[in-house]
Amino acid sequence: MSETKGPEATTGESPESRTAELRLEKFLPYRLSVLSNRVSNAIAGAYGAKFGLTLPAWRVMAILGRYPGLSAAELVEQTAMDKVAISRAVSALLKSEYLERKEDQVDRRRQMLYLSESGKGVYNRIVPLAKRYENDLMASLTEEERVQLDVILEKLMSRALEWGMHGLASHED
Amino acid sequence: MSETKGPEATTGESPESRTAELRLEKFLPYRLSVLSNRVSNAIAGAYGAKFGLTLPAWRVMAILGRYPGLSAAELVEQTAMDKVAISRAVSALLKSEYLERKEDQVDRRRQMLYLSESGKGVYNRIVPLAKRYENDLMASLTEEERVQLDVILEKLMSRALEWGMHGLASHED
DNA sequence: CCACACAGGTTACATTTGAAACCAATGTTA
DNA sequence: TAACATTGGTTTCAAATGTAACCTGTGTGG
Repeated sequence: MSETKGPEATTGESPESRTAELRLEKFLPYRLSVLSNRVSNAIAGAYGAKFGLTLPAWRVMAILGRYPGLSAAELVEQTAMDKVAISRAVSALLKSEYLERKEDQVDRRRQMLYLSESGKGVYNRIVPLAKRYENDLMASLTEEERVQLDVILEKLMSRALEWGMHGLASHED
Repeated sequence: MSETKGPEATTGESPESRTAELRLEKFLPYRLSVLSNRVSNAIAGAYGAKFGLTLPAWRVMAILGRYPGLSAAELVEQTAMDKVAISRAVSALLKSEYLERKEDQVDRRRQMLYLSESGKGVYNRIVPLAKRYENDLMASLTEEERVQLDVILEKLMSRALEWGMHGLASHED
């Protein structure tokens, strides 16, 4: 079959010999990273060009479009982005008038965030664009595969999440 | 069927009403990005701490471990990283003596790259580490799902690749 | 009421990253 | 063999990102 030519093909060395081997093209973390970058860049390029939005800014809008009135801290939870990224995205969006904020009267540190009218306008135009990209990707899969993918991503995600909490059990060699 | 509560659940507005809606948590590009970042950061952290390698540097080593003698340009093809990233990774690795380079006598612009002895040492210790992470992730999937994932990633990747070439057919609204 | 620890956000600084200009060396055309 | 386009690779500069320090404003213990 289409075995990509590898070192051992010419040396005859077995894959489990003393020498470690890694096929990057089949290495999951690598594949995820490449795929994710390609996809994100393509989409970010599209609305970046049209609306002058950065990817983090767009994410903030995406969340606020569905959950108006969230605070920055809550955005952090929802988006898995960090404090600073959110803060910067928000202040950019305030400057471009896509967002408005209201102080929470009971806790004066807290700022509630909303899409402005023009923000909603942009939101309503980007969402379909974003969906077109996603649909186009998904169109390359069968209905079955789309379901499988959902399940798989969920599992991988929750596994990876656990690393964040207690690292990978190390063999300490 | 486990519809996560969304705005329309409370408003009774239909998903296909005038107002666009996007569920970020289910939006493929977003999920890929979050998963990929978590995974990459976890792993990069691990060997970054132990061997002082950046992620791009590690990728370069990963490739050269299997395909010694490649040039920077060829690394670009293999890794989907760009010229500059490769150039920097390589010069860092030369400085830390994990890499050696030989001028190609027939084309004197071209540099052939090899892992040094100590580079090979590092490589041989990182590969198992990397594999442990991957295995740990994969362990959360059934054997079937692993196969499915492989197929799906391949499809998504080739779709995304086409965007790079002739963009997404735009409706120009 | 006065410390003190803590949560929400922002700012400052250092690093990383990417785009474009750049410097060879090579190939090509005439 | 003189021009010119091309390719391998590096450098430069600006923008994006992450970390840690920092300023509020809130809660809590004494």
